[in-house]
Amino acid sequence: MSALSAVPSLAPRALYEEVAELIRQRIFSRELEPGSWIDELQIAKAYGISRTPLREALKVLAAEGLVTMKVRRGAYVTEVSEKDLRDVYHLLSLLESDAAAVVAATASPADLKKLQSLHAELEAAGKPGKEKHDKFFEVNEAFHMCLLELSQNKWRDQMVADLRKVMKLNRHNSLFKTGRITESLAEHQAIMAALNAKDPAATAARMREHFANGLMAASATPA
Amino acid sequence: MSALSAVPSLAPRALYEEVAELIRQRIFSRELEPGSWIDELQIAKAYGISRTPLREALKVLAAEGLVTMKVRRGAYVTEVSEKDLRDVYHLLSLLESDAAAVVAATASPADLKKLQSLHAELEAAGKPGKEKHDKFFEVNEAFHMCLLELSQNKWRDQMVADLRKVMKLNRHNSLFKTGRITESLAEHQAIMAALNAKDPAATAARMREHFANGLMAASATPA
DNA sequence: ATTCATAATTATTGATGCAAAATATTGTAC
DNA sequence: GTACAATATTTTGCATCAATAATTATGAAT
Repeated sequence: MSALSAVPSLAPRALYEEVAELIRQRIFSRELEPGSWIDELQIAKAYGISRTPLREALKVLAAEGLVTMKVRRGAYVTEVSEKDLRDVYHLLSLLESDAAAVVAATASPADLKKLQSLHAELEAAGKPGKEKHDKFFEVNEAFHMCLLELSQNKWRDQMVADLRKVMKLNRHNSLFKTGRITESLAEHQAIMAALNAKDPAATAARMREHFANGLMAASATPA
Repeated sequence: MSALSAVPSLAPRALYEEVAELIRQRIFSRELEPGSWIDELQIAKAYGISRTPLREALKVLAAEGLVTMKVRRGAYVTEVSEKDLRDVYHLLSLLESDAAAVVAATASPADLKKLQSLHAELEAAGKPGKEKHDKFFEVNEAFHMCLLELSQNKWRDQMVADLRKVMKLNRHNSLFKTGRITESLAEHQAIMAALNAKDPAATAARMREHFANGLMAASATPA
């Protein structure tokens, strides 16, 4: 008698997985604020489930870094400091630029064609005048994902996915520049060029620049 | 009435954490073989605990990549292919060389002194004649750990720790060279020199070489 | 009035029980 | 003898229940 939407999905996930996804969304949507305590009883009652699968879901989220378990104190939504964000962003840059280098070294013509077509989509979505920025971000995401997939390292995929989730924990993106569609497109173009030239070092460098440019000018750099 | 050694440790961990550590050790010691099914009932009975904390422990181990959960089929010890090992090793190289670069850029004189003293210990332990290789590996581990700590990025620490655990899943280290104490020492010396020169790029390069040299000559490189 | 101690309430943690699902086994039919 | 079907057993997964630990509130003593 679960209150969860009874989705007899084709890939049947366990209840704790479903619950984990629901909590994830509630965390990302700020319905559950960072630092706040997660009330197991309340959530279990709200979802119409028992606390057993909920607790297993919380363990999974803890492993992802989204929640923090305190002994005999329950689960808390992880608070990420500005340094945490910077650290995570640094790792994302490192992993994705390496992935890009791998792709530059190993991509088949078909792979490059796929990337090229995604890049073309991105340019179309980023054309000035068009204000469908959602589309731009969507295709941008797809491009980065495609690069990761092509680099054929599932362990990296997992790590990047987890780091991305942590990035979503932050509200005020004061750390990051916004509305730099044109610049971003130029950087992507440079990445594509390096990829087509099958130059791993250059590709990684262009990707690192792409990430670095997304960061605000170092404002409060600690001594 | 737990059969577990009643350790009223100063940092009291939850039971599921204790159990996770026990299972980890059993996996590393090959008592639980890769690919084999993990019998919840049997282990719970053997440890004198219920299945609840055990299942939570298995979720944690799954997040670490040590076990794989199959829906309605329970938990299996993860099987790592040679490609998996290569991929994980690649990521370790990437993360640790980056950490080394960060340390080269930011280390205080005291930090460098600490590394230097560890390096000295390593040379002492690696002196020919001495056959205390255990000591060498121990100090080597400490050196790498120290570098990670000094790079001040807990997210990377976590990732490296997890990747290291996955590496321990493989039995036949046919992928890796052994008994290269002398070469390893020389490489460490090069790393220390780059660190002392506060040259991040060179430090990263030396660390990457150090990792690359640990790998066997590419035997079955796929086309 | 403030502080310390004790009691009560609340929430986490671990155990047990039950139902559903998957696999294995056995029997029958062709 | 083989293949298919039905039954039985095993095992996961979820729910409920009990106990432990921690925090808060209350009361007494200085």
